[in-house]
Amino acid sequence: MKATRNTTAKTTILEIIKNSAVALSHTEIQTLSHTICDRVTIYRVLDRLVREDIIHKIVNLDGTIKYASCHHAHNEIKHTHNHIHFSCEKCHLVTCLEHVEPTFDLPPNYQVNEVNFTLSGLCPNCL
Amino acid sequence: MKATRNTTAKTTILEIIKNSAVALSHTEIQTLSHTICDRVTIYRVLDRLVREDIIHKIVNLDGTIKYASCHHAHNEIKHTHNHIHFSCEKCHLVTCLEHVEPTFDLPPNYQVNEVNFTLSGLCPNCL
DNA sequence: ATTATTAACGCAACATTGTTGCATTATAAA
DNA sequence: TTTATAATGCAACAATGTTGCGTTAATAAT
Repeated sequence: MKATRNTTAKTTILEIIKNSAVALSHTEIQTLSHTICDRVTIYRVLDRLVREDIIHKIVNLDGTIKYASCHHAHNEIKHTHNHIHFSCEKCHLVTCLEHVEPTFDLPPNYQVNEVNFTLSGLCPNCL
Repeated sequence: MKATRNTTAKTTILEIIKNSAVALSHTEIQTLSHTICDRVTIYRVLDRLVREDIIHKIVNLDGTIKYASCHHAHNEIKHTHNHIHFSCEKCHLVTCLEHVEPTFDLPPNYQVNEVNFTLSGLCPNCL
C-alpha cells in the first residue's frame, strides 16, 4: 500500500463531511468548500477517502452518490456498511440509520462484497 | 390519468426488457434495440413504463440505473419492489432476487415510499 | 536544513448521461 | 375520415464524471 499524504484539500473535505449530520454529494461538498480546490481534486480526494475506509459511499434512489463519514471503532480491522440509509423526499437529506441493519436469506452460492440499502420517503422532521 | 398509446418504440423496448434475464441500463437497451428510435425516446418510454408500473427501476452500486420487468399478479392493485437485487462484479449482470425480501426495524416516524436493496459481489455463475 | 522522490494538484479537454423546447408524426377515439 | 393530442426526432444544453500532463508540494532521505 502506497503512502498517502495529508493535504489541505483532503483535510478540508474530510472536515466538511465529518461536520455534516447528513450524507453529502460531490456538488454539495464543492459548494461548502467555497472552491478551495479544483472540481477534479474533490473527486480524487473522495475516492482516496473511500479507499482508506474513512468515509463511505451511498447510492441514492435517484442514482446520485453521497458520502458520509464512517463511525466505527478504530481497532476494527474490517467493517461493513450494511446499515440502512434514508433519503427524505421533501428535505432531500440523506441520513445514515447506523443501527438499522436488515436481515435476509440469500440463496446459496452468492458471495456478497458490498451492500447498499436505501429507503426514501418522509423523515421525522418532514412528516 | 391520461391515455397512453402503444407505439413501436414502446413495444420493442418492453420486449427487450421482458426477454432479458437481467436488468438493463438505458445504454444497453439502446444497443439491443439497434437504434430503432432516438436516444431521448428511450428515456421517455422507460419513464412511461415505470409510471405505468410495467417495469421497475433499480439503482446499482455504482449509481447506474437499470430496468427490469415487474413480475406480479395482474389483479394486485398496488405492489412494492422490496426485493433484493444482486449486481455481479465480474459479469456485471444485475438480477432480481424476487423472493429475497429483507426485514428491518425502522425507528418511529419514518414514512417509507420507496426502497432499493442492492448487493454486489460474485454471482453463482462467476463464483 | 537541504535535497530528492513522487503523491497530489490544476487545468484543459473529453466522454457519458440525462433534460428541455419545439416542430412533426402517428395513434386512437369521435 | 377527421380530429385531438400523445409520442417522436432533432438540436441544443446541462450536469457529472474521467483522463492526460505539466506543475506543485508533502514526506522521506541525506
